[in-house]
Amino acid sequence: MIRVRMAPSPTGYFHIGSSRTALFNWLFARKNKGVFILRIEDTDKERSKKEYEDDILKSMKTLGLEWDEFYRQSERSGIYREYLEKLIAEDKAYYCFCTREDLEAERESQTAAGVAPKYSGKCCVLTEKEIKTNLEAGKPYVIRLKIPAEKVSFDDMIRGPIEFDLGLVGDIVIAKNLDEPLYNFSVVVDDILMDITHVIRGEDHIPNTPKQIALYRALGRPEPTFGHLPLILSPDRSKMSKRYGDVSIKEYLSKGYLPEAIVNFVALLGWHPKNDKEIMVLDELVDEFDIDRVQKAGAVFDIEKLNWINRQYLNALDEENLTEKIRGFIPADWKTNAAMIEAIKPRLERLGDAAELLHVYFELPDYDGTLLFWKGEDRDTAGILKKLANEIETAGDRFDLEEITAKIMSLVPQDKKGDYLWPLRVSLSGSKTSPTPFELLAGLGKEESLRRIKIAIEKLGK
RNA sequence: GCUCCUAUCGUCUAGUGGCCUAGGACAUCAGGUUUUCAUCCUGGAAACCCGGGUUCGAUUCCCGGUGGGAGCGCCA
Repeated sequence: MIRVRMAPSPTGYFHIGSSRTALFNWLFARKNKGVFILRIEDTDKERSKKEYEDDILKSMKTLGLEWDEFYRQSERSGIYREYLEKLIAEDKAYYCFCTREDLEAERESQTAAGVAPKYSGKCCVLTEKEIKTNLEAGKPYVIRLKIPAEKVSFDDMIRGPIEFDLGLVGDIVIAKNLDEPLYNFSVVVDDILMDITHVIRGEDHIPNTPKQIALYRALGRPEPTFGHLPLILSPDRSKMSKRYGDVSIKEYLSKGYLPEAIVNFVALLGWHPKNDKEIMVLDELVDEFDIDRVQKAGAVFDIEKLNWINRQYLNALDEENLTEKIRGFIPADWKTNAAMIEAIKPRLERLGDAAELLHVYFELPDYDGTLLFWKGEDRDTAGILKKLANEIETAGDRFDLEEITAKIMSLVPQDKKGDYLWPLRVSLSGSKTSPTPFELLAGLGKEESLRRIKIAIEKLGK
C-alpha cells in the first residue's frame, strides 16, 4: 500500500512550489490507489500561524487536492518526547550544553581554517553526573543525534543513486529540548508512524535526506523511498521568489486564474505526458501521470504560458458558467447579459480582467468627436449614423447578435464597411479598441445603443 | 569555501545509439480572416554547453571541464 504525504509548514501563504509538490504527491497516490496525507508541520511556534494553515487547507481544497488523512505536529509533542527519551536512553542521542556563542566561535575558526563547519562533539563525552548537574542547574540544552562518520546512499526515484559522506555532517541538533522537536526529527518520527512509503518533496531537501536516513537507522526502522522534485525557478533561474511576481496560490486565485489552469500549469512544470497533450484536468493528469517522466532540472515559471492555459479554460466555459465566475470580479450592480459575456470571452485572460473589458457596456467614456471619422476623414459620418439609428429603431427590443448583424450589414455597402462600421463602433464604445459594433449592439440593447449614437451625432454638431 | 544536484530553441519540453534535415507548446516574427482590438488560420526564425573517450555510428553511454542551482540553523 502506497502512502505519501504533503508536509507544509504554516509560515506563509500556500506557495506555488508547494502546490506542485502537493499535486505530484496527490497524483502519485491516486495513480497507485494509495493514500495521500496532509501533515501540518508547525513545530516552530514562533513562525507558525493559524492564518497560514487555513490558507494551505483552503488552497489545496480549491485546487482539488483532497487528502485522506490529516495531522498536525503541534498536537503530537508527547510522541516526539517519547522517541527522544528512547534515543537518549539508547545512547544514540545526547544532551548538549554548548552555548550559541561557543558554537559560533567554533564555526568561525573552522571556516577560517578552510574546513566545513561541523560540531565538535564536545558534549558527547559528558558523564552522566555532569549531565545531571547541568540539568538540575537549569542550564539550557539541546539534544543532538550521534551521526556515524560513514557514507550513506539512497536511490532517488527521480535522480537515481545519490551518495553522501555523513562524516562531513557532525552531530545534528534534533530537538531544542524534550518538548520541542526540530524538523529533521519530527519528520522522520511521523513518517515512520504514518507508514509513509514514498517521500516526494522538493530538491532543496536533498541535503536533509542523509541526516534523516541516519535517524531512521538510529530508530531501527527501514527508510522510505525518496524522490526529489526539481525546483520551480524565477526568470533568473534562482528558487522562485516574491521578487519576480506572485508566489502564493491565493494571489493567483484572486487575480482570476482558474484552479484547473493553475493545476494544469504547475503539472507541466517539470513533467510532461507521453503524448503532446497539454490541456489536462486532474482526472486526465491522474491517467497520464508517471513519476518516471518528471524532470531532473529546475523549471522556470513562465507567466505567459499560465495566461495561455487560463485562456483555454476560460474559453471552454459556457456563458452561464462564465457569468457566474465573473460575478465576484465586477461591481455588484453591473447586470451583465449573455451577449456581453460572449463578447468579452475571447478577450479574457484572467477573470480579474473582466471589469475592464465589461466597463464599456456600463459607462460610455468621454471621447473626441473626431474619433468617429473613419481614417480621420468625415464622409458624412453624422448622416451615416442617423441612417444606422433609423435601422436600429426598426428592430425589436432585444437584439440577437446574428439578426442585428444581418440587419446592419444589409445597410452597409460592400466597399464602405469602414465608413459605416467604424463610427458605429466608436459611438457605441467611445474608444478606438473595443468589441465589434454588433457585439456592442447586442450587449447594450436597443435603448442604450440609440442613446449613445445620439450622443455621437451631437458631438458631430449636426 | 565545502557538499550535493543539474545541463535540448528565449521559456516549458519530446527524444533512452541509427527513424533527428532534432518534434510539440508558450512567447516572438510575417501573412490571411476581421472596420479596430481580441479570437481564429497559415507560414517563418529559433536549441542538443565545451573537450575527451566508448562505438561502424553519438543529442542519447562514460570521464573531465564549464555554466546554472540548492544546501551548509537551537527554520522547515
